[in-house]
Amino acid sequence: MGRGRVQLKRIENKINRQVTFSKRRSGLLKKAHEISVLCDADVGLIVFSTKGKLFEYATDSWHYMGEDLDSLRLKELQSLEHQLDTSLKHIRTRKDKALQEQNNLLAKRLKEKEKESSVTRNQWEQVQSHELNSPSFGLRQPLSSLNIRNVI
Amino acid sequence: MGRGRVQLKRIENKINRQVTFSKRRSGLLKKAHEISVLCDADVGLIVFSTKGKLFEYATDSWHYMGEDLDSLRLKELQSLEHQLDTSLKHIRTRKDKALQEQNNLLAKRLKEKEKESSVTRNQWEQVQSHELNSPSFGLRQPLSSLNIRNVI
DNA sequence: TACACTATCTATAAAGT
DNA sequence: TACTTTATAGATAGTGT
Repeated sequence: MGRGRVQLKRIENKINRQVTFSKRRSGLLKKAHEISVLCDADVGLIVFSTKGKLFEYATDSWHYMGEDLDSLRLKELQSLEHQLDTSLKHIRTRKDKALQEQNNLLAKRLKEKEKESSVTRNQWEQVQSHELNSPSFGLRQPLSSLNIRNVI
Repeated sequence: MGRGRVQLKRIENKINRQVTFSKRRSGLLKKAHEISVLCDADVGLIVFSTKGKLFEYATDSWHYMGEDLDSLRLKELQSLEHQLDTSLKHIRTRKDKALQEQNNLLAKRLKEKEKESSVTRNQWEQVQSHELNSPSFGLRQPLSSLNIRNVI
C-alpha cells in the first residue's frame, strides 16, 4: 500500500497512527459493505479507536452489534425486568388464590361460629393482626415452567 | 479488482458468489486484523455466509461477538430464567406467608368452634377442598422492585 | 483533522489445474 | 472445492494544502 512496505506492528507515531486509522477504517467499512452486497452475507463490524470512539457497519438486523456491551446488557436486563413483572402478573399461582379464598371462607365460617358461641370480638381481631413469621413454603408453580421465550 | 470493474450488486452466479465470498472474507478478516494491530484499535467482525456459516475476527475480549445471535439470546434467557427461579424463592411475599399463617390460625380456631358447637366434620372438609375461582389479587411486592442486576 | 495527489502496494476476478 | 496464475482494479502511505 502506498510508498513502501508496511510492517504489521503498532504505528508508534501518534499522528500517523491516527491518519492510518481513519483511512483504513473507511476502507474496512467499505469492504464490509461490499461483501455483504456482492455475496449476500450478513456482516457485523465494530471498530473502536484507541480513544474509545465507535465506528460500525452492520447489515439490517444487527443494530445491537454496535452498542456498547454494558449498554446492551443493561437494555436486555431492563427489558427482562419488565417481562418478569408482566409474567408475574400472569402467574397468580393457584396456591395464592386458593389461600385467599380458603381464608375468606374460614373467616366467614369462624365469624358465624363466634356469633353462635359468643366469643369476644377481641379474639377475632387478634387473628386479623397476627404478626407472622412462620416458615414459608415454595410456590406450587415454579417459574421455570414459565415459557418466557414465548413472551419475547 | 481483477479483470473488469465490479458492480456493487449481488452476484447472481452462485459459484462466483461463493468464490468471491471466500476471497473477500479472508481479505476482510486480514484488514480487520491489520487495523487492530497498526492502529491499536479494538475490532469485532463477524460474517455469516448465505448458508449461515460463521466467520469472525475479534481483538481480545470480544469473545461473545462471534456467537450466533439466537444462541446469545437463548443463553441470556436461560440464564435469566434460572435467576428468576432463584429470585422467586427469595420473594416469599409477606402476603403469601400472612395468608398461610392466618389460614392456619383460622382453621384451628374454627375446628375448636366446631367441637364446641358440634358441627359435622363434613362441613369442614367442604372448606378444605373448595374449588377456587375468585378474582385474583396482585402480589404485594411487584417484581420491578427486585434489583435483578445485583443478581447478575 | 480533513481533503487531494499519486506512486506503489495489495486484493481479487477470471481462468486454468 | 481448493490452489495457482495473472491482469487489473482498488487501497493507501507519504506528502502537500
